[in-house]
Amino acid sequence: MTETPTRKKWKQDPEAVQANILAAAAEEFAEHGLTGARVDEIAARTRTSKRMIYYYFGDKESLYRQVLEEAYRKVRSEEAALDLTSLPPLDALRKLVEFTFDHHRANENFIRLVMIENVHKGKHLAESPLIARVNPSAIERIEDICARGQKDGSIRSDVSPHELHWLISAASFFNVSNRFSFGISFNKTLFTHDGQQKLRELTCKAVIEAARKP
Amino acid sequence: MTETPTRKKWKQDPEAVQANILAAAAEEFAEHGLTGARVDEIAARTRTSKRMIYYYFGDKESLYRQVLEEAYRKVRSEEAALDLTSLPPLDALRKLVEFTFDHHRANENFIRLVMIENVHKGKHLAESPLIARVNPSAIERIEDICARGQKDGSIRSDVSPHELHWLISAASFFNVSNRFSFGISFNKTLFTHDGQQKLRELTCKAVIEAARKP
DNA sequence: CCATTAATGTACCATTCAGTTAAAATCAAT
DNA sequence: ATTGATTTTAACTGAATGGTACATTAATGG
Repeated sequence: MTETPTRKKWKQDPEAVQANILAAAAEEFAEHGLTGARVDEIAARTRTSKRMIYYYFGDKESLYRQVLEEAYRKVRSEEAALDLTSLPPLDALRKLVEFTFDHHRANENFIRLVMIENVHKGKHLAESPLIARVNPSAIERIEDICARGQKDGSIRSDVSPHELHWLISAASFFNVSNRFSFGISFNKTLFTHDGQQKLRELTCKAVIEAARKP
Repeated sequence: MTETPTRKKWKQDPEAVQANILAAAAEEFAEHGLTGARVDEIAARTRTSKRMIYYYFGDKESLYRQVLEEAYRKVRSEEAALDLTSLPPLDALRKLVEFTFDHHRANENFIRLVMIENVHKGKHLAESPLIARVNPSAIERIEDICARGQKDGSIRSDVSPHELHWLISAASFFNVSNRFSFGISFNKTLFTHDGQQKLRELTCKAVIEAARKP
C-alpha cells in the first residue's frame, strides 16, 4: 500500500468559487453581523475552504464589503425591472410603494445587511465607490413621477422626491427590520397576513396623501 | 521602607457600582453590539473592575439583557412625562408625533440598542418579562387619542392605534437608524437641520392625514 | 512535454477574549 | 469581635477564531 495522502481532485473555476464564497458569506453576515460572523462557518457553508476566502478576498472585512456591494447591486437591479412610466403619476406612486413594501419583505437578508451596516455607521458603504453609482437609480424613478405629477397638477411641488423616497423606505424598511422588537413590545397581529395587508395599504395612503396636490 | 502594596480605600455601594457598570455597558453595547462589545472595554469604562461585572451580572449576555431592560425603562419613563389629554385629538396626535420624532433623535443609543436587538431577532427581549409590562404604556396614549377622536368625529375608525403607532415609530426610528446608509446612498441634505425640520413636518402631516376622518 | 503560474487543500499558528481563580483587604451590621 | 458581603488586584485558562505556511494539483504557453 503506497500511502498517497488522498487529496481531492478538482477543476479550476475561480468565478464559481468566488460566487460560492460570496453567497455563503452573505448568509453568514446577514445572520450574525460582521463581528458575529465566523470565517470558519462561512467556509463550512461553501464547497471550498477557508484558504480560498483569504486567497480571493484578503480578509474578513473586505469580504464583508464585497458582500454589501453585491447585495446592493442585486437589489437595485431587481428594482430596475419595475416600469412606471406608462402610469399616471399617482398610480405610479402607489405601484412603487406596493412594490417597495413587498420587495423589502421578500429580501430580509438585504434588510439585515443594511441594518448591520448602519450599526457600523455606514463605514464600509462609505468606503465603497460602487454604492454611490448604483443607488441614484432608486431616486430617478421617483423623480420622474414627481416631474410628471407637477406637470399634470396631481402632485404638489413643496415635497421633494428624496422626502417621498425617505417615507416609503422608512415604512417598508422598519416593517421588516423592527418586527421582532415591535411584535414583542406591542402586537403581533400587525405581522400576520391580514395585518401586513393593512400596513401596506396604510403606507400607500400615507405616501399618496403626502404627495397629492390638494 | 515598608512596602505596603497600596490598595484603594472604598465605600460599599453596590447599587452605585451596578449602575456604573450598566451605564458603561450600555455605551459599549450601543457602540459595538453584543458580539462586538468587549467585556474588558466595558470594565475600562467603569470606575471598577471586570471582576465586579461578573460578580453582579454573571456573564456578558445577562449584562446585555439588563442593559436593554434599563434602556427601555428609561425611555418609556421619559415618554410618560408627555401629557396629551388636554389637547383636541388631532392636536394631541401632532404633538405626539413631534415628541416621538425629537425624542428618537435625542436618544441615539437607545435606537442603536434596539437595532442591535433586532439583528438578534429579539431573542433577549423575548426572554425579558419586564418588556411586556413596560411597553403597553406607549400604546395607551395613542389609544386615548383615538378614542377621543372617534367620539368627537375627528378620527376615523378604520385605522387602529397600533397602526398609527407603527407609522409614527417607523418614520422616527428609521430617521435615526438608517441615516448613515440613507445619507451615503442618496442625499445628506435630509439630515441637515433644515432637512430634519421638513421630515418632521412630513411625518406629522402623513400621520395626521392617515388618522383624520374625511 | 516542460516550465511557469494560478488555484486549491491541509495543517497549523498566534492572538484575542469571555470567564475564572486566588487571596487579601475593607466595609457594615450585629 | 465576629461574620458575611463587597471590593481590589492581578494573574491565569481554555476555547474560539482570524489569519498563514507550505505542499500539491490544474491549466497554459512555448
